Amino acid sequence: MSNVAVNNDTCSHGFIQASCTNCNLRGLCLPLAMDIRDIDRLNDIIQRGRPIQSGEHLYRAGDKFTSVYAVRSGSIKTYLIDNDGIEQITGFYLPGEVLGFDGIDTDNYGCNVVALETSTVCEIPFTRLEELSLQIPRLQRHFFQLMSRHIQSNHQMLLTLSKKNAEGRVATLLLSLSHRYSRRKLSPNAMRLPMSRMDIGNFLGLTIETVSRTFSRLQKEDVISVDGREIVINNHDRLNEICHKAR
Amino acid sequence: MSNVAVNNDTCSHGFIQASCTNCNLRGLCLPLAMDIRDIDRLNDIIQRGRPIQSGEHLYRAGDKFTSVYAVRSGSIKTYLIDNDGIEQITGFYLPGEVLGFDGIDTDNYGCNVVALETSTVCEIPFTRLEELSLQIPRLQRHFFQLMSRHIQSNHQMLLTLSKKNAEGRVATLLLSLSHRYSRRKLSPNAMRLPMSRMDIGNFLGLTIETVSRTFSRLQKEDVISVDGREIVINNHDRLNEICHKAR
DNA sequence: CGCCCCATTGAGACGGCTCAACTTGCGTGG
DNA sequence: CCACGCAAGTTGAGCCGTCTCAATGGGGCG
Repeated sequence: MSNVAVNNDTCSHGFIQASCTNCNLRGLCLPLAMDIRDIDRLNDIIQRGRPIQSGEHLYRAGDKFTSVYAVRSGSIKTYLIDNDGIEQITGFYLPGEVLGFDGIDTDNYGCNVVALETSTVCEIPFTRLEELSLQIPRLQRHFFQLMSRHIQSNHQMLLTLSKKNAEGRVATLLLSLSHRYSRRKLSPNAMRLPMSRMDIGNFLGLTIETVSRTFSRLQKEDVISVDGREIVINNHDRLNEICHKAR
Repeated sequence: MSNVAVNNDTCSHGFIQASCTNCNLRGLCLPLAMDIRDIDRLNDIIQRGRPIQSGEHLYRAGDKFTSVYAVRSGSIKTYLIDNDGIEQITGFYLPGEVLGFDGIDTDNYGCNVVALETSTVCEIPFTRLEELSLQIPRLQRHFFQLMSRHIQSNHQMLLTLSKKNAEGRVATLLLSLSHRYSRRKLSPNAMRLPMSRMDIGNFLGLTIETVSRTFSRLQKEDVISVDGREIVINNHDRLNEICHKAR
């Protein structure tokens, strides 16, 4: 059994989460129609470690692949480093989202993973997940689906980088975050960005200056309100239009 | 059993390929260490249809997801169409490469798929593949790996689009194709591009004019030789340098 | 032959980058 | 408590790479 603490009730604050069964993120990282007995079997292989501090790495590119991780609280970014030291952020991960799939192929992780703030994760050892997937078809399907979703969202990101101007890219990111917050029953219109302007620029293929100017312009046009990392979306429809507009 | 023709020997021309067992692409789309009996079981669920003509769609975004496909001969592109009609090519697929994974999540294909030239594919019905994967752990692992590889190569593509200038993007594509040709024991330095300048530009987030100018410049610098779609790489190392250089 | 599509090349426009100055918030230490 | 340094963000001015628009060349096919 996993290394859980005695008290199971601090769930909503995210530090200790004894079981998938009563986790309010279950609808995101597990199949909806999963049998309760099967959830228990999955729960038994999941390990829950100490929190990761802001800036601390969960693992690095090249490390031996052992597990995939579901974010339980906080937020996390993944990034590549090219031969020449060029860094590219490949994704931001919020609670309920699963990362690490890029390590399966070569048996080494492909990305570096670092916490954007104090975060906790559920570690799912992959060989045990594979074994369990052979016994629970619904689970096999689920992980195929999660990976498929990654591929789809990467494709969307290719389109964003390839075809949209600065405004469109920023709008796309804001709407993506908004959507992911609202999936967790949080406000889709008011949020605190977990990442810096630098991270946003790196992710979107823009400089921090351009990101900053774009925020300012969107604010001037009353589409959003910006106060540092606090963002309020004032005009969701308009933001959507901006996002669906080529460069 | 699948709809194979009588004659099994036209293999190298790609039209009829009766069995995975004697397919020279097996090393690419199937696990290397797969038992011959298991290969036969997989072979039994694979369907091989008539060739797809250049410009013909294999399926379209939104179609019901039924199968993944391995390219047997020819070449194929996948592309998205945004709400506003913006098209983004998300990948080129050469013989031995597998596509369609983006449809698993929603049970509808996410991409449009069209042949760049007369091509043949092996259709692998997904529900039967899932069943077989439950019985053959090596196969389950293999498809996790294939999807993982997709995710990794998408990440590389994000870096390319986000951080490289026109030269770097074109160089990256050429080296990717070169690498994939050489995996099939074809020359890594001489190739015929299966796609138009338009396709290249769309894929790389550039206009056809910029692609054309970039080819011309690389030719003037003796890095490559260009004759329409015929490309010769004269200086592999230099191309590699160009590819690893930010904008 | 002539049409059409694809590719190439040139000239000018523009969006985002570079460089630089300045502001703000926060932690540290005198 | 304020002075200070530092990191993050904002804003401005000028530059550069890629896009846009346009003209021309070349190959395949009816």
